[in-house]
Amino acid sequence: MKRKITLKHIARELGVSISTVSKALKNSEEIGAETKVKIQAYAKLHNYKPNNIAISLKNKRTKNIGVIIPDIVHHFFTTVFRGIEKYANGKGYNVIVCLSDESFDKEVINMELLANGSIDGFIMALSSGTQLKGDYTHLKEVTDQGIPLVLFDRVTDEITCDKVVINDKEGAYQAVTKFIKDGRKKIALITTDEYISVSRDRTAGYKQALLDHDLEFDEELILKLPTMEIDENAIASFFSNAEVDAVLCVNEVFAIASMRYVKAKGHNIPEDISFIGFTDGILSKYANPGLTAVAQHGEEMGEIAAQMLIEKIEVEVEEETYVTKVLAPTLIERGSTRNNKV
Amino acid sequence: MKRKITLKHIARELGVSISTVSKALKNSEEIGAETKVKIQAYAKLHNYKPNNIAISLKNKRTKNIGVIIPDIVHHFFTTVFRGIEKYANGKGYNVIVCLSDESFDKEVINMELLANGSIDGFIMALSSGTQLKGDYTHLKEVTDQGIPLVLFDRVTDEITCDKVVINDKEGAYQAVTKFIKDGRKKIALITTDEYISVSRDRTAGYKQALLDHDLEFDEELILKLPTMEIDENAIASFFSNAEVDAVLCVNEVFAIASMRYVKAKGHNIPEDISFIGFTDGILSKYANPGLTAVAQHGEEMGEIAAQMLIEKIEVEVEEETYVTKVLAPTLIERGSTRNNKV
DNA sequence: CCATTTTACGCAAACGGTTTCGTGCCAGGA
DNA sequence: TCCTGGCACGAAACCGTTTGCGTAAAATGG
Repeated sequence: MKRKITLKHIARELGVSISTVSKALKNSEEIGAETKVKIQAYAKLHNYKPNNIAISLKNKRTKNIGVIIPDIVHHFFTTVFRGIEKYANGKGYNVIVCLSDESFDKEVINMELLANGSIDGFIMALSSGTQLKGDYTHLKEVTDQGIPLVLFDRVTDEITCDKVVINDKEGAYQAVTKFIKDGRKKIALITTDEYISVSRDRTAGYKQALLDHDLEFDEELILKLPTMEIDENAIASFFSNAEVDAVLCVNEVFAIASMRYVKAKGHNIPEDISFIGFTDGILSKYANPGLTAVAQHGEEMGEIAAQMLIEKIEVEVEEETYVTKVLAPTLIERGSTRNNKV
Repeated sequence: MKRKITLKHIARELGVSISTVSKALKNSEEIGAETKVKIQAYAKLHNYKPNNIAISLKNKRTKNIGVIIPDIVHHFFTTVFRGIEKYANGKGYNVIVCLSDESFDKEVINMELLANGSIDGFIMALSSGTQLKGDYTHLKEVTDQGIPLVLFDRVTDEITCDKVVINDKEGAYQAVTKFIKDGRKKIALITTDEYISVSRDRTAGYKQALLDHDLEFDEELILKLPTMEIDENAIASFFSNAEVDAVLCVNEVFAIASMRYVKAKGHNIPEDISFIGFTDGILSKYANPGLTAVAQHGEEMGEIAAQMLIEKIEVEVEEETYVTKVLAPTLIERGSTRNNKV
């Protein structure tokens, strides 16, 4: 087992000083040609690579970025992560991922752990626990220490930092407008609790679109499902109580489950009821019929977040300025809204 | 902006030496009660936390583990990752993820980068590029340096290290046996190229099950799709040429795409054709009908991998011994195989 | 042949900790 | 009064690098 070789080994072996070795390997002009060749040859032969940790300590730069997300088994976060990793890797950064598991406590613990020198900056989406609690002191502490932070998707106004989100309101607005253009009148919304910022925004877009097209907002047409676990009964009772001809869902799973239910009840999609879901994920793509979806451009969002973060990490600037980048959502049309009534 | 405080700051501020501060914060008996209280109070007040990097350098332990996987936008890898993260986090480790993107070169580069002190050990699944090339020198170098390595799912016999896999052959065998018990005779296999170790094993299980139940193996009943991008034409021509009453697919996507095709052709699932897919992912669960799946227990696999790795990292032992843990797959029965012919 | 410049390298500090080994000082015993 | 022992703390080495500066020896110039 050949343990990692250090400058000290090379120096001892070649009878020179450590600094000479260091400089020789950096091809410094200070060192004589012969010595350089000798040292470089020896280093190559023994596959010398500088120790990242030592360099990090010296430079006060780890070349690591911390990503804290609620869950990884989730298509959207996964695509964002891919965007982050791709950009970061291109810039020579590695990515440390922590999963908050939607828990405030885990988010805090992980963040504090990483903040003690392990990373140069954070990219994160808030856990639902944190959003519910409304306590952002852990974020505040991090930014106060001068550690760059970029929030994406699940953000908060209480922290001043760079942010990147999609325009959720606009996405819902587009979807509902599409329904209305297709001649739908009874447009339902299946959503989660309002403390999730994105759900709030989507609901707002839904209402706005109705308002702008002179349709009445009806509380009966909104179904709130508190968890991601599908409650078949809630769906069943909703569809039996409310007469609907179009449904907007704040995520794929709600949409797929609802589609399955209404198909089983003998309704045709999209003829009788048409569907649009948020998040253009794998379910939307492979559903039958394909689910028209509001694409959130996760990968792009990740790349932008990483770019903003690395910019902040690498450039020293007097006056800090923070921007919130709002991405436009895109409606991906599939079978669940084709062949409409009109 | 209050920058991170160090031992040196505290020492200077309180007029004691750095070593006194260090010891006081560790509650060492060496330090007088008064001094300890004073130092601890000051540290708490200023929220002192030791610098991880400095500690890593001193201990030659980073408390980081490196995970290299081909892709993250992939349900199985994602569940494995969750298992890894969960266990590792519980043990105080952080996880650095690199995506090889199925490329040999990226795998090598990332591995070498992390091996220079950034991590205490690796967990990885080989990229298809690496498996295709059959070059494992980068893994060899890492293990030669004494860095623990655990391979999961996509492994190779050429490297001696801990491994955790599911019994892919057994999974396919179970699935095919299930078909046969249900009275199916014309059992097809939709797979990828053979250089992916798991596909090879699954094909072997498929053949073995046929053999053991006196069914003839027919090359015509095997469809090889080289990429994950669905080739509709290949599927169409396959189903028009071969008469089948059951289909085993090496992944969900192949299964869903095929089901969609045969449904469109007017066949009933599972009455006319029944389906089983590998990977019990989100698509299987929400498919219509639900897809019977060979569950690979990704999260458990990840936990086991992390456990094996951390064990190797933390315990010094003379005689290294390596084990390959083989997990038993489980058949999750859903609508795509219910109501069978028998 | 001596003074000065250049060459080629080494010393040492620094990054932020931990830890071993002193050591000054005070108290107590002879 | 002197020696001894323990208490409470500090000095210094170390982890592996980088880098500014100092300095012998060699080369140059006069």
